[in-house]
Amino acid sequence: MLTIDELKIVNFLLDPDAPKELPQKEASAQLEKLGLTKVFLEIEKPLMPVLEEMSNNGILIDQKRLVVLKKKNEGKIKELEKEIYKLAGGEFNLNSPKQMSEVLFKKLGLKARGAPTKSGLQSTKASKLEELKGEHEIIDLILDYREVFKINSTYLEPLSHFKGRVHTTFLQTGAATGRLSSVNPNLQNIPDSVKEVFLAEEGFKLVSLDYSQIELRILAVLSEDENLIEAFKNDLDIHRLTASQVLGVSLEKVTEEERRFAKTLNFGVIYGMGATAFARNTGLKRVEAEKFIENYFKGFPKIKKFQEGLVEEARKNGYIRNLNGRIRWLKFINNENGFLRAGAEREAINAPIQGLAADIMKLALIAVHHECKKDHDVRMLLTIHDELLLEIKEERVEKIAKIIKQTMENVYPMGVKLKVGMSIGDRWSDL
DNA sequence: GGTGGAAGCGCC
DNA sequence: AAAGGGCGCTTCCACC
Repeated sequence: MLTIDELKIVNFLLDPDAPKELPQKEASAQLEKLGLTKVFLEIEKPLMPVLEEMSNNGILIDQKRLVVLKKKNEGKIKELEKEIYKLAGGEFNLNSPKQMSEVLFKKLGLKARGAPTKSGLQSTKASKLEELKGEHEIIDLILDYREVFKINSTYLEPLSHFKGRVHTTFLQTGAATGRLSSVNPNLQNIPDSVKEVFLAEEGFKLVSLDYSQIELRILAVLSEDENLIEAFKNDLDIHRLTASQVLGVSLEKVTEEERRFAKTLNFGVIYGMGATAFARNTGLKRVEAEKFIENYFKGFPKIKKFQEGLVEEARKNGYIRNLNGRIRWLKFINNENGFLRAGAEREAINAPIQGLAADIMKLALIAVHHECKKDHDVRMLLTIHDELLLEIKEERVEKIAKIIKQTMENVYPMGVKLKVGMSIGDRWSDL
């Protein structure tokens, strides 16, 4: 028998976009038929009490510090508003993309690059404004305003209403790849500048344990690319190696800039990025970007094969599975609309990697919880995809953190070892 | 008064 | 035409 919550998760595993949920009996039968019983029984179900406990634990906020930060930000917002109005020659709603677009591109006569959005307006998003930086001094102020306003309205203001500890809710049915999501509030997207308001209780420390390069390690394992596997075995700087491989220069000759390109490329490959996006990101010309990507796949030939295999499998089945059998449905994988189809192909390339990383973290949460649940000196607080945040009694923190680190590293043995970074401090911003 | 899409942006 | 995966939250705005 399944509880209501369990039934929700089963239905989600069967199909996250299904309009209605299957009843108990049918859901269980489908679960078995699709080979998802293991994912449910070994991952999702045992995870439920762990998430509940993390939510109950909550994380402490420093309200005093929060108020100070908030005041400071509100001051900046007022200041920026004034200066922007002056430069714009009048007041308008700074938070309205429509009005912003009109002021910039009509009133001030800045020339927009690129096509308008669906609504017929020129986009004023940050990446577009970046391109206009030199043309008017108002641009920098708008970018600053957006940043400060966002911090205040999305983080500082809502957090200021919590007393003591903040209890998020983790959704097991939040992400199609198997990742968790966090709501009310979302504590998985706290900006660095706000992390200083989260702290450990007196006598405790905050501990962050994060999987290092987990998705690239998974890519190495799944693609069986010897270069990548070897690199991780030797604990090389993976972005430097990529640059050296792609550019055909020795490791020592790689410049910082080249390493940055390679880093973008490494992440891009996981996401199925094309030349356009890569060019946009790096400032390279499109043809240069294409060359870079072509060289990348030459240097890591198995990765290309691996990705092609995923797309092929997805086309055949209408879904892609990760190593544990978790399914990601890809409704558009055979769609005649090229845009939709390309999107589905990128999802097919990404889902097995992101989804396995998510599973590994879930298994780690279960294992760590099993180890620590009776120990009142250890509290599991948050998971931010590849990071686990805990609060541990000061006297024992070093020892316990090391044990948990080991647990995380050994929870899912693969051809490439998982590596976990560890950091200890009083505030989240120290980690 | 509530709702839902867009636009925008924070994180991994 | 656009063309990097996965999320949640705030604001504006059109609409009922």
